[in-house]
Amino acid sequence: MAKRETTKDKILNAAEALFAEHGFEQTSLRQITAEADVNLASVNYHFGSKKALIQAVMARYLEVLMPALNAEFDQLEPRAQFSTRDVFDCFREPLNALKKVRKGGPTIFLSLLGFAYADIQGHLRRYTMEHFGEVMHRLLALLHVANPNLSPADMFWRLHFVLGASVFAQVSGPALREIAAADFGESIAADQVVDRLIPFLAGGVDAPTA
Amino acid sequence: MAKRETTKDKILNAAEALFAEHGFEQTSLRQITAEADVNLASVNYHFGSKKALIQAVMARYLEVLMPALNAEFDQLEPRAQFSTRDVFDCFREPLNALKKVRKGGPTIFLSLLGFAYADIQGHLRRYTMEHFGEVMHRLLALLHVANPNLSPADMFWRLHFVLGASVFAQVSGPALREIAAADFGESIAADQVVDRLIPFLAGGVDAPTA
DNA sequence: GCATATTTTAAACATGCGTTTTAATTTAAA
DNA sequence: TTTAAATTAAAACGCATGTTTAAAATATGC
Repeated sequence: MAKRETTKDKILNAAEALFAEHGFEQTSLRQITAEADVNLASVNYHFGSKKALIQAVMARYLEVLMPALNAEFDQLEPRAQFSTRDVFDCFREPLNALKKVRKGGPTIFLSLLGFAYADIQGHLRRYTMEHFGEVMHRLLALLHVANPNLSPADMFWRLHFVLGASVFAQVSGPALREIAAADFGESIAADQVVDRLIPFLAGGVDAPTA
Repeated sequence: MAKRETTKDKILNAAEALFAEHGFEQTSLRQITAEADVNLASVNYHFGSKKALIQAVMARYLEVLMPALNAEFDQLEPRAQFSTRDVFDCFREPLNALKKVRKGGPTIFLSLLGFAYADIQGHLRRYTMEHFGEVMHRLLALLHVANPNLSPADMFWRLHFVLGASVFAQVSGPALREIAAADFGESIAADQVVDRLIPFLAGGVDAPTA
């Protein structure tokens, strides 16, 4: 028999949901503790600070994603030839694995990542970069192999355009899906956004310069 | 002889600079009035509220950009054939015209737009969309002509990926330029970022689906 | 030049935030 | 059961924000 949900977990779960919907700064500890039905002070008791809570929320996903992503890269790296598309497809499985963390995990995580990345000069940017720095470098190297014609500087910028498109697509995803549903009469699942995103990104990276 | 800079303008200019650098929410009225060297209460006296001030800052640019952009579209629309690249190139001149508002106007405006877009559920999103709604629809229609093979839903999403990449490139532009300068020993002007962006966007939009 | 309207100023207000404190309570170990 | 540790609870703290007030200063129109 599983122990009843602990206070710490109640906080993490409530925080995660609110963060993914409204962002980190826009979510107050009072909202979180009300949603989690725990005392306000328990956040600082269990996590020490709001910053630490945010990082704890991210950590649950990063611990699953990072090994999986590196494994995919390990598999691709030794190959003599691969395409830009092959590189981006490396993200599919690791992202999908986040379903193990939670139903809707992939979407939730990408939203969190988006808010972290959008938080331009906060501690989150640094925290995220620390955890993604290695991935970014491997990604740059792999993309360079797939596109030897592009200069490192060009590839640098394109990689960041890629990040921008991905991140904002997720952050504004819910709002956009509403509009899409209204305009086109079809509701679009979050997974399908990634499916639509990857060809776009590959096309952008593979585009001729100038 | 021009009258000495009025309080209202001092506020607008200081606010614009701070907003473009740190975002709307992250900039306080006290920072703005200190920078402008005016009294704190004068913001509410002249503009009524912070929200109204933000909109006034945006308005100075939108009033220049919108007519120019619609003029470009008017020119392209009757043509029998045009490419995705042609559509995106419509933005070059209108953006460039923002230099009339201020030195560095194009970059400043795109930063402001980026923060407005990133502010997901604030009033800014609605305000921006109200002013860009028509442009968005024209843009969608034009892109559909340039890419008749893409379904409206696909094009809708790709347009938003385009927005995400653009917005992000501007918001995190300064930080990225620093990194790029350090890594590649080349300093990149803001205008050149747009030059790098447009081929990427066109490549993404033109990419095959699936 | 005076009366009136406009603008500037300093101070305070109300609110919400993350955090801290201190005491009560529950849990676990001896 | 008793004692010690861990957790929960309520309240307050200190701070920053946007906004409002009311008096002082300035500019405007007759």
